[in-house]
Parts: sequence; C-alpha cells; structure tokens
Amino acid sequence: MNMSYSVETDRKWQQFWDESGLNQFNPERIEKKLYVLEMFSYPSGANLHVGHWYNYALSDSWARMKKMQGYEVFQPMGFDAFGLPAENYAIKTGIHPHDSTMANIKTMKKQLREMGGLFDWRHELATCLPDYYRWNQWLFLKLFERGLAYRKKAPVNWCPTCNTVLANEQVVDGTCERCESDVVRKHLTQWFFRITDYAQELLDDLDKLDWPDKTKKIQINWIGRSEGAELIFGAEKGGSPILDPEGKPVELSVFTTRTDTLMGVTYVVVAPDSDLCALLTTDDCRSSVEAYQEQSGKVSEIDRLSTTREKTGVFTGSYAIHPITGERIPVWTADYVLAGYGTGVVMAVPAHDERDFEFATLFNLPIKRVIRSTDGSADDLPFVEKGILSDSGTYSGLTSDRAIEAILADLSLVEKGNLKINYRLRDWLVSRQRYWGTPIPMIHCEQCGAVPVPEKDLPVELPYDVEFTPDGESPLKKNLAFINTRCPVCGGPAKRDPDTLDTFVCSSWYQFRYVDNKNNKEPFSKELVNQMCPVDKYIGGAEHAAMHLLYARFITKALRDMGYLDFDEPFKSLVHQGTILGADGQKMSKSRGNTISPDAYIQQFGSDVFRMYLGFGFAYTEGGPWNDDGVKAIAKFLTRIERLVDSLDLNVTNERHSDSDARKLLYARHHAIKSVTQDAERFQFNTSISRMMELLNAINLYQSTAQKCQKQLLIETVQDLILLLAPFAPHFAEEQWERLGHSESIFRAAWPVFDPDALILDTVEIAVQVNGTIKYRIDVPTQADREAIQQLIMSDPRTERAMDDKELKKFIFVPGRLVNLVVA
RNA sequence: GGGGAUGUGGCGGAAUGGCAGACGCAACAGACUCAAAAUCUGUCGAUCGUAGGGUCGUAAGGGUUCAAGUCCCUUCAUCCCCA
Repeated sequence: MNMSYSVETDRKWQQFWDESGLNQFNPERIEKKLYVLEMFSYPSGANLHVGHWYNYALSDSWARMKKMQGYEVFQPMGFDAFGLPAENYAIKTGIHPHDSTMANIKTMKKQLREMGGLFDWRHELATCLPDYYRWNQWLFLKLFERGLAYRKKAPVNWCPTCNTVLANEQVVDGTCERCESDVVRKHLTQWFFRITDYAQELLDDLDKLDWPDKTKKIQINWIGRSEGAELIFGAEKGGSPILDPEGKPVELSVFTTRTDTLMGVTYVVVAPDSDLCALLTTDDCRSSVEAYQEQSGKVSEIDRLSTTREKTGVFTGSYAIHPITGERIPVWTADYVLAGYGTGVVMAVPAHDERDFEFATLFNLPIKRVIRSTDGSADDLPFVEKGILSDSGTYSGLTSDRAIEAILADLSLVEKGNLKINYRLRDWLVSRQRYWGTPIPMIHCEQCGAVPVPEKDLPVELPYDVEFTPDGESPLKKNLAFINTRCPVCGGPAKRDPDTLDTFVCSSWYQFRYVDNKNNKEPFSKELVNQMCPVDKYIGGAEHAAMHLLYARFITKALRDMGYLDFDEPFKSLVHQGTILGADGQKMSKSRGNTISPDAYIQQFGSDVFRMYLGFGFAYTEGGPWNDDGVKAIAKFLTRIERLVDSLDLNVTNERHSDSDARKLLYARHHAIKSVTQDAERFQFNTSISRMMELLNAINLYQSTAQKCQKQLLIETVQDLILLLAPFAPHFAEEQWERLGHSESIFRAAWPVFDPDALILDTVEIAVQVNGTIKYRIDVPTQADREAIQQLIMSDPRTERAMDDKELKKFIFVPGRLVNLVVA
C-alpha cells in the first residue's frame, strides 16, 4: 500500500488554513452563527490522549460539515487549568503548578493544531490566568450580593497523618490514598452557592433541552424532588421540654412521604452529624453518643446509605412527643440518617420501612403495624407499599392516600404539619482548602465579619510564592503577605479567605467568556452573549451529566436573574462521546500499561487516518476497546481513493446519457449523500463512513464494468465523494480537491445535496412471509399498490406451496419492505 | 447501597416494531508473482442435507404483537457516576 498522504500533507494544509483564516469566526455573518463547543480540558500530562482526540477531532468533523452547509461556525478552545493534579505534581516534584500548567498548555495547543481542528484561537482562554479568574471572583461577589453565596459549617475529609484536607477522589475505601491512614470528618466553615433555590426551575427546564434522555434522567434523580409533608414532634429530656440556646422549646421537624404511617412511629432518629444531636443528648448518654459520633464520622456517605450494611446507633436519652397521641417516643441517633438531607431527623416506622425495620429488630425497639394490604394479599412486615390503615385510631380503615390528607388536615390545625416538597439536591460547596485555584474574594475582619473585596480591587491575585507541603493549613494561609490585609469597611487589620474556589466554578460560565474573552471591563458583553449564546451543540463526557452540567445551568439562570443575559439555558443541544478503552477492554491508564499514544499513529499514517478510524471503529456515543487493525483499514480506504483520483481523466467531455449502469451509480451517489448527511448530523460517524465506502465500491464497480463509462458522471461522483469525506479527513480531502483542479479550500465549497429522483428505482425487492417467517423474496414494481401486489403474490407458485393449503386470514403489506400472509 | 447504561458472528459494529449481521477487520480459497508483500476476485452466524432447501439464532426465561435485537416483566453479567 503506497499512500502519498502523510503528515507533510497535514502540515501543508494546516498552514494554508491558518493563513487563509479558515478557522476564524466572521461576526458579519452572525445571523448564521452556530456555536459548537467541546468541553474544555485539563492540561494534564503533556500530550493529547485518545480521549481528547475522540472528543475534539470528531466534534470538529461535525463542525466542518456544518460550515460546508453554510453555517458560520464558532468553535473556540481553552483550558480548565486550575485543579488538584497540578498541585499534587508540585508537591511531588517541586515544579510550580503555574509553570507545569503553562508548559502543558503550550504542548496541547501545538497538538491541537496538528489534529487539524478549526479552532478560533483568538478566543482562547485559560482559567488559571488572572484575566479569567478575576471574573470568577466577580461572579462570587455578585452571588454573594444576591444572597446566593453563604457560609456554613460542613464536613471535609481530613487525614490526621498527612495533616491535610483530602478531596473525595483522594479517599480510597475510607483511607488516605497517600498514607492509607483512616480519614476522619472534620467540620469547617465553608462557602456554598445556593443552587437549591433553583431546584424546581432546573427540573422544569429540562423539557426545553435537546439532551440525551439518560442525562436528563440523571439530573432529575440528582435533584430528587419528592412530595411529602413536614411533621412537627416535640422534644423533652428528663421530663421537661428541651430548650435551644435562645430559650425556645426545640421542635423536631421531620420530612416524610408517608404521613399515613404516622401512627406507627415507634422511635425517632437524628443524624449523628446534625447540630440537633448534641442538644438532644442527655448527660447520662453523652459519652456513648459522642463515641458513636466519632465512629460514624469515619464512615463515607455512600456506606451510610447502604441498605445492606449492618445498622448502628445509640439512644440519646431524650424523647420526642408524638404530634397526635402525645406519646413519648425515644430519640436515637444513627448514621443511616444524613444531616444534609431534609431536616436531619426522621420518624421511624419499622413496620413499613425496610431500614427502620432492620434497625428496630437489631435494637429491640417496638414494631407497630398500621397498614394492611388493600386486597388482602400478603403483607408481611416490613410492608412498604400503600394500603389500608389499621390500628390507627380514627384513621383506621382509610386508604393511605386518604389518610395522608386527613392526618395533615388535623395536624395543620395545630400547626404541627404541612405539605412540603423536598429536594435531594444540596447546596454547592465551593470552598477548597487548596492553593491552585481562584482565591475567594472575601476578607474576614474581627469587627465587620465576612466582607466582600470591593470590585475595583479585583482580581485578588493568587500569589506565586507559596509553600505546598501539607501541614494542616491551606497553603495560602501560610503566605502572610497574601493573607494579611485591611478590612475594606473599617480599615482595620483583617485576613483574606484562605480557600480557593471549586474548579467547577470556572467551568460554569466559560461558555460565555469565550465569545468576549478580551473584555477587561466586564466578564462579557451582554449584547454579544445574547447573540452568540446559548451554545448550539455541546460535546463532552457523560461523567459530567450531574455536576458540571447542573452547575452551569444554575449559574446561567442566576446570571439571567441578575440581568447579565437574557436566556435560560447555556447548552441547547448536548452529545456525549463514549470512552475509548485499551485494547484489553480496560480503561486506559498508565498503571495498566494499556494506553494508546496518538502521536505514533499520526507520524506513521497522518492525522486524518487516526481521526477517521476514531469515527469508523466505534459507535460515537458508546466508545469501546482500541484495535490497531482498524487503523490499517482506514489507511487502505484512503489509498484507494487516492488511486481513484489518480485514474481520472480530467479532460471533460459533455457526453451524458442515461443507461442502467449510470442509473445505478447515480443511485449509489445520492444514497450516500443522503445517508452521510443524516448520520453525521446525529454523530453516527461510523455509518457515515460506511456509506462512503459503499460509494467508493460502487464507483469502482462502475469503472470496471460499465458498458460505456461516462467521464463527466464519474468525475462528478468522485467530487461528491471527496466533499462527503472532507469533514472526516480534512487534510486529505483538501489535497484530493486540489488534485481535482480546485484552487479554493474544499471547506468553502458547498455540501452536496441529494436528488430524491435518483433514489427511486423501477422495482424493489420485498420479502414474502407466511405467519412471520420468510418464505421467498420477489421483485415488485415500485409503484404497485397493495391490490396489485396481493394479486402478484397470490398468483406466484411459491405462495401456494408456502401456505400449505391453509386459509388466508389476513394480508399485511408494508410498502417497500415485505408482505406477511397470516394463515390458519 | 443508590442512580445511569450496556449485553447482537472469531472481532469492531449495522438495523423509524417490518428481510438480523450493513460497512470493515480477521480467516479461508483463488488471480497476479520465481517468491513474498501489496493489490484484485470470491466464501464467510450455527446446524442438518450431495443439492434444491430446512431448522435454530441478538445474555437467560416469560409476555404483548400478524411481526420483537427493538416494547413490557423476571433473572444474570459487565461498565460508568455519586456533590
């Protein structure tokens, strides 16, 4: 196989595109704008890996097709440059995160060019640079002004040996990934964004989005709306009501979706990590409760919610007062209840809840049945379905749904219960006890409390000179020149917030900064963003389905409500690429030694062969294991096209006549145009490329067998093939296009349009089934109607044999596909 | 544990509820060649049959339908995500 296409070809056309500005968005055609965005990447390691290629190269192919279809494509690129890996790398090697990150960005940019992506580099951004992160800080201040940023205590993972806070991904099976000591929970005051204010809108607006259903489902579950009620229990210890620090009686408010089981409550559980827990604990029980709190502080939330893990808990010594019966009910603390969900207190109904049942059985707590099955079917405890109330006083005999209404009506009269909608979604914790991130623009003053940095003082620059060695403090805390400042309100000495922002803050609004990345007066021009956004097609990994995509939606809505833009959603249409695995079917990783380096393939075959194999060898949204043989198949395909172009005689004649060979070729040509256009639109690159292969086969067949080969028809067909190929093998197609005598870029040529007439054949083969199994196939005139076809088939001798003397009951006809004779 | 998905030839993968396995890889046979590579042509789910042809077949089991890889229920296996 002798291919003349190579990396040299790549370089030639990359330079040509740069010089001709093919990659640049033209604002004069803004009314035809199409904003195509790939999730930006973390500049880790030095090289683009297969995952980058799969995301970026094929999205670029899609964008190139849209460009040929006349859209003015805006496709920017940038770097999500803050984050933990660079900092860990610095701790290990001493190389400063800024230095390693900037070096990585430089390499990645070079490789992205070699990929041949049409990125408009004039709009590049890197989140670790002050002219980007100052606007993160601006965003923080705006959210703070609006009450959407606030502080509260929240647990962090703490490694007592390393003396440092760990991110969740650094905790492996409850131990520190570095030193393997047990990780404990420590409570720190941290910043939160009030995403829960938008829970309902985030749920409702999913309907407006052209997103994969599974992604919407993930968001729906993540938001976790449930309709139920809030019920108020009283609380006492030692026979008298419990008072809070202000002297008011403590009420235990519980959220439940099963108010109908209220009469079956036999104990109440408070989360051990809830503030209420200490308040409810009696002196007698204090030592055992505190020991329990410490023990459960080591358990991860995932384990706490497990239904198979053995239940644990201790009695707090206090009692809840049942809102209807006034009965005293013991209050326990157990870690299967989370402080962060609902109110952190649940009423336990062991007869009708699996976890409560298990807990009550273990600790010998009473189990009281109050629901029976409606139809008398088996209702062994725990019976968790709705049914008919029993042993519930005046509510006995009601159905669950009626009982919920009746009980709530009674409780609301005494203000001890009301309808409530609860969300599983929690506010977004944005504080990170780390160096390599956006400094939080807040100042803590002993006199004035937490004071925002005035906007004119932004950015609060991240100092270069810091000590990373983990020793229990945020690295920024140890940089005194940074941390010590003056209070903007009273002028007294004060300290900066030592934490940095979660990097999801950077990625929650970058799609807007891209369009106006040079703006140094505001994060972006409202007018420009309203014209260029939302993003028309967003492409990235499904692992971001819950967090990144939800945060970006929230920030968009918050920015809208604050008047900075006029639309509701950041990403109109979304596609997830799959994951490319190693040849062994495992996730690629250095430790497994199954990584594939694109560079070697590109050197050997050229970038288009690599890109096209990624398109051809996998279902785009599925991904799958890598396979070298497929790369060679693509190289072979492109070589065949080269040979075909070589073989053409470009001295055009105008002969043109319709014979059956020509009609077959025309059919293949227009069928390919139609299918490639449709499939590529839906990111089905594998079938798109298959249709091009079929067209090539048809052209070769025509060349070798046609009675009279028409040069003009042949050239036009080959040109269409090259045009269809262009988005998927851009350098290669430019080269062939030039060899076919064109001087303008192929990407300035129009995408071919299919001719429906060429797709209508005189006859069509249909299958003939008897009772659903195929008996034979027959060619029928395309135009024939149901009656004509029935007549044709009933008179075919094969039909009589297939029907085996049975009587025809029904004649089913699917035009162009099959007939099914139902006989008995 | 919860949530989300996936399961089709030796392999990657195709199939608006309507002819399962498009396209490609590998394999096998043939042509070209002193030979090999490259290239070209053909065969290629399993099974029975000399053949025409038949039977079975989309993880397993059940159901809906004239018709199920596709829809519904149960089971099994694998993968992804969890603030």
